[in-house]
Amino acid sequence: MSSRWQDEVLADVASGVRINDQHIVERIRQAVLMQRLPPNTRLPEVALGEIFGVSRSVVRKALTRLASDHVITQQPNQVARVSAPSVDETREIFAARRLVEGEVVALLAADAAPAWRTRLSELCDAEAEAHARGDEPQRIEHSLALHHTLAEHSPNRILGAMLSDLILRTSIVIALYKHAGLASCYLEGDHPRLRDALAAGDCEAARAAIHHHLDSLEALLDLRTKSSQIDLAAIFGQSA
Amino acid sequence: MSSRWQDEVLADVASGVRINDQHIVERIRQAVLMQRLPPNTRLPEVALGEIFGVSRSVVRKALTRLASDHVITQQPNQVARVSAPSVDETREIFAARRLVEGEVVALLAADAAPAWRTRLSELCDAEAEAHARGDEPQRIEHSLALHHTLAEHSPNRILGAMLSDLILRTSIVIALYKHAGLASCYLEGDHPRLRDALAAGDCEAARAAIHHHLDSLEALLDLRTKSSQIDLAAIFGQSA
DNA sequence: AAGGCTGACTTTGTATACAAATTGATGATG
DNA sequence: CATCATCAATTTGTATACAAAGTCAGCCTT
Repeated sequence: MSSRWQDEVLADVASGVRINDQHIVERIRQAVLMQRLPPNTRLPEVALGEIFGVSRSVVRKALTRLASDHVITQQPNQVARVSAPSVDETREIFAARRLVEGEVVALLAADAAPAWRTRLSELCDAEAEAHARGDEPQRIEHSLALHHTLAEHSPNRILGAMLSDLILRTSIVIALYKHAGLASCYLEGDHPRLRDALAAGDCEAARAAIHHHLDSLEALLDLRTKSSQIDLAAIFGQSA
Repeated sequence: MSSRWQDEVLADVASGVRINDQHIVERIRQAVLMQRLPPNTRLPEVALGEIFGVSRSVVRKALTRLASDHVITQQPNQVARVSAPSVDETREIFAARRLVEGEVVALLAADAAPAWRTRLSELCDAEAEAHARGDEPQRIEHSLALHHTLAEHSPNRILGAMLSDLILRTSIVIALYKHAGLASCYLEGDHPRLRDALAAGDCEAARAAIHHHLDSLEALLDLRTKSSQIDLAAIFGQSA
């Protein structure tokens, strides 16, 4: 039978005004992805409630979900903040993403349905074009959309969801550790190579392309521990 | 009907243990792991609140986190239920776990620190002994503890956390799809073989052992779609 | 007898009140 | 001047009230 809430949801999408916790989660995730909310940004419940026009109940639910996904960190009686992973955790995030995204593209290469192929190609070209134009924010957006497309069309949806989370966490650590002088994180040819491997249906070439891409990206970061970044809690926390 | 996990919860309340949302999450996770809360079990907020001696606010926070981890499923204005993944999702969970647990044991095999080795061996023997005794619940507990040990000691903590979640989801689908006549899911020799590969530091042998173990486990399930299990939403949902 | 309507009951969604903890500034004290 | 106690302002933790939606049994209609 047709359940009523589904109809309501569709109607709300059409009118576009309904705000719920899922909406807030999505907005914050997007803001973090686009690096408009840098690591350690404070996210007080009342302020968010006023911004989105809801009470703290709804905001708290959204924050709980974001904390579950490691987008923000919460400590008892303290303001929620955008996560700021340590150097060690950063390396582990990249390693996990290599594993998961590698498997996803390998599965995609073996996928017969070509629905995502044209979109992938478009985004590849759009990213190169934005880079040529020197429009870095636009390039980042296309690049993120490309990886998001991989996650969305993953034949294994569990791995797809994991990849979505890892892409977001990667975005956070890039904002944290990107070399100061670096103008762009564009890696010439990486995405086209991936596209070609997928088009050719070559699983291992696709996996290798992603591995190389993520290795290069990680290499662009400054992961030497700076004094301001040293995690005192990790050093002294256990004995406290 | 008063089931056992509820009684244990009441014991906690009596002993004055401080109850917060994390505690409730842990208790429900354990109950699901031990298959004392079967798939589709209703989890009403007020009932849980009375059992744990807290208000709905705390219960709701716990349920939100459990839903984030795919332990329960929530639909608007409806009672939360223990998840009951479809057959397709079950296959994807196993595939994801093969990938993640395979990598974790490969990393562990290369790990020099032997802190976990004795514990692993103990659990291996304890499981075999419980099986020989015909004590299936005890065997399951040791088996789960073994896999949990792998996750806990994963050199890559992101992959370790992912593995913990996947172990729980695997437990759910086993409860759902286990062959009716099957007395035990014990797979003779699988865990000892893994232990030996880890002791020898052979990454690929360890990965192969886990792959074989999970393949065998999946093969024990009855994944032919039954009429009661057909997901109508997946069939008709998109056009609505 | 099958199907649909109704209305009481159950359950969740949201806002809000109050308690408890953290934070930061201010002033006292050695 | 440095250090520490203290207090007000901010912020989160929890409970609760009320509104809105879902559920289901029982009756009515055809």
